[in-house]
Amino acid sequence: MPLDQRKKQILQAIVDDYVSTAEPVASNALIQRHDFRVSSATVRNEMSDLEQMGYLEQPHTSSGRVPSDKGYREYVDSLMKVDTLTDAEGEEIRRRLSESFDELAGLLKKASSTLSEQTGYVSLAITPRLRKSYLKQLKMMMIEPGKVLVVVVLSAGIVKDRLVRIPDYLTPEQLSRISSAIEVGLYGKPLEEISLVTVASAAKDSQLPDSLLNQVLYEAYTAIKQADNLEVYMDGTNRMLSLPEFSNVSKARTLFDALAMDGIVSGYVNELSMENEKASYMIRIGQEISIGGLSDCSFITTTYNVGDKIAGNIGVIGPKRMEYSKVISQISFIRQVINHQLEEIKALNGG
Amino acid sequence: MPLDQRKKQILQAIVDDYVSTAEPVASNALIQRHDFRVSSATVRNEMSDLEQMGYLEQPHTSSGRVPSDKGYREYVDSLMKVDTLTDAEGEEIRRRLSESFDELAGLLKKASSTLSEQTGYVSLAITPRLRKSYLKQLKMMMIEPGKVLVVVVLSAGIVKDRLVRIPDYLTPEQLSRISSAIEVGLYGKPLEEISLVTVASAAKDSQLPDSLLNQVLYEAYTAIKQADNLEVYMDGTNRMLSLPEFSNVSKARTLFDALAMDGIVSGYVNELSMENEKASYMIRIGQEISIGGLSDCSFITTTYNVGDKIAGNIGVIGPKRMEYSKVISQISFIRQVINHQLEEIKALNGG
DNA sequence: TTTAGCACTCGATGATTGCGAGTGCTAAAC
DNA sequence: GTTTAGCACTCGCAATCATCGAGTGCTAAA
Repeated sequence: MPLDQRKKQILQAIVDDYVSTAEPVASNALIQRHDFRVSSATVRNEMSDLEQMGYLEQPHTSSGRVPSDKGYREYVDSLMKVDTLTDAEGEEIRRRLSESFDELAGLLKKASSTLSEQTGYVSLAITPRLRKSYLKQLKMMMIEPGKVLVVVVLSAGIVKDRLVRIPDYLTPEQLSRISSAIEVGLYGKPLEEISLVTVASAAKDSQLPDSLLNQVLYEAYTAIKQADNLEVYMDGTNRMLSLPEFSNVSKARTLFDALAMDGIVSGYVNELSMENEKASYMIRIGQEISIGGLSDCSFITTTYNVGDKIAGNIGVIGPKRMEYSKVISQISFIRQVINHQLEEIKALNGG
Repeated sequence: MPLDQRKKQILQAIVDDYVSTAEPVASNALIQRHDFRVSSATVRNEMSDLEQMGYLEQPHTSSGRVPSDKGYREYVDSLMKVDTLTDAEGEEIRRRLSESFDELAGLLKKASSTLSEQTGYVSLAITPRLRKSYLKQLKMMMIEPGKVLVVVVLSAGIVKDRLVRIPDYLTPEQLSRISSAIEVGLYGKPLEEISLVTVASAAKDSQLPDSLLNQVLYEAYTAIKQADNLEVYMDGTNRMLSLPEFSNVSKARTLFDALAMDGIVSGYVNELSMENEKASYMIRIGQEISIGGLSDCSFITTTYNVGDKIAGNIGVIGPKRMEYSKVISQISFIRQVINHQLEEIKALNGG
């Protein structure tokens, strides 16, 4: 049995009300706040149907109804009204993100904090997946004998570096021969195709004895590989402590522990975005989220882009009772601004 | 009126008991757990005195007593028994900290997480104050026209870098003339004495026209200055959610907000360590801590050293009802291990 | 100075009650 | 057939009350 028009209206109204009040929604309250042209008794019948169909839940007999995961799903898929930012809100976001303008990490941090402040929920910004980007430069700069700063420059203008230790009899000249051999050999090769073996074979061209090479190769390799590490900027976790959902500390602790598990959330969001490459945003609700401790939450995530290959994610984690349409409009807007800024950074970098 | 022997004993016992139970301590419970050779009535009289003198508080008539800030202060200053780590505990700590061995940031992160796990409270590790250390090297590496990686090497082997943008008509040669002029001019000068003016006058020696110089100076200056930024690694905040002290979320939120205020806690700890240079550890209890939101907590901090000039801090934040002596022994031990590791890093660096 | 004894305090617990918000059902109205 | 007024019923919640007992403070005797 599909939902008829009136059921949809009622479900929508219930979700809207529950989102703003956090209290189970009663038939009477509904007809007062929205002007359905029917009585509370009719609404009650409809609500009872909706419960049977799995869209609503009743915390206990004689209480109002609360949306189930399925109810929220229906709501976000086809019921909610899309929200649009006011000009002022948009301007504010643009202003804040234009401050930190020439550095990826700074931009993402700012994006994350803005997103959290605007929505009032937990925000997330994840650095791009760089597997598809390629090595443009590899420099090894000797700080002092035995200590080298390896600088990796990737396409899309991303620069990462790493301080490593090598045998201290290597001279700067030998080092620079090695690094330029690797650079030449790997130029244009996507990170995902770079392995210890490819690095080694590239380094062969330096014409240095293996005994010298081997000591450096591994460090060069890990420096390159680490450029692909995802970094996560999470913001606003404390806000969750003010939500009635988490008014009991043990629930809060479960949530916080889950959020603090480094890599779990970002890995999940990452997967999500790979599975939904063409979607403009992704929503996961409650039990749909396969991370222990987050089943009382919803995710809204989206993907930002540098060119057509490089992509990272931003997202919001909030209670299931989230202001979905507002968050969607905010996150979409921020995504646009990030894309724009990144294009600009790229243009500045010549490429 | 000074505390006589028995009062001290009783106060000590009360703190010990309260630390482990988190419940107000009653006279009867006291004489059962500890064998004072007196009756509960006597203890009651003593407790009443101790309350009068400000060492104890009574949540309400007819409940047991709880230590006041003054009570804890007396306890840590002269009553508690010092705890020593078991060999196994020490070994475990040493093992964990020896894993990440050649990089300051990694060592401090590991130290922080170890400290939190061992104590069960919130831990803190702060990078060293580098004002007294001096510039050893300044390199500017052109990534591509207009984009430069500024690498700052300080005495004590600390390396920091920063990606900056400069006018794109500057050539690598000009850049390297500027950076080596600055390097030569500032070599050996402590960071605290470096200003935009000193940088500019050092750069003069590059013999390049001011019009070129000015564009780069500021970036060089900020790169150098930023090397002095304190970074903070905090761990285990979630553990606080399991303490009865913070079983109500609004208290927890206040605490978490305070902890998240970037720089507040680290600044406080920093100040503390400057004021108590020769102390082997510092304790601040409740109201003694002048940070809003942390007045239900205690701090135990200590200072680690690289040589005799460079020093940073590690610390523990817990409830006032903290296991002081245990934490002190743990933090002291970890401090020693850090010092040792840092000496080793320095030796490796030939510094 | 210590302590046994006892009255007193007060939070915590649990039972009881009433209230009221909310439902589901029925039967009448549309 | 659908809607709705009416009403009985459910159940959480808050208030009230009594009880219990852990704990104190005080007094008077040891």
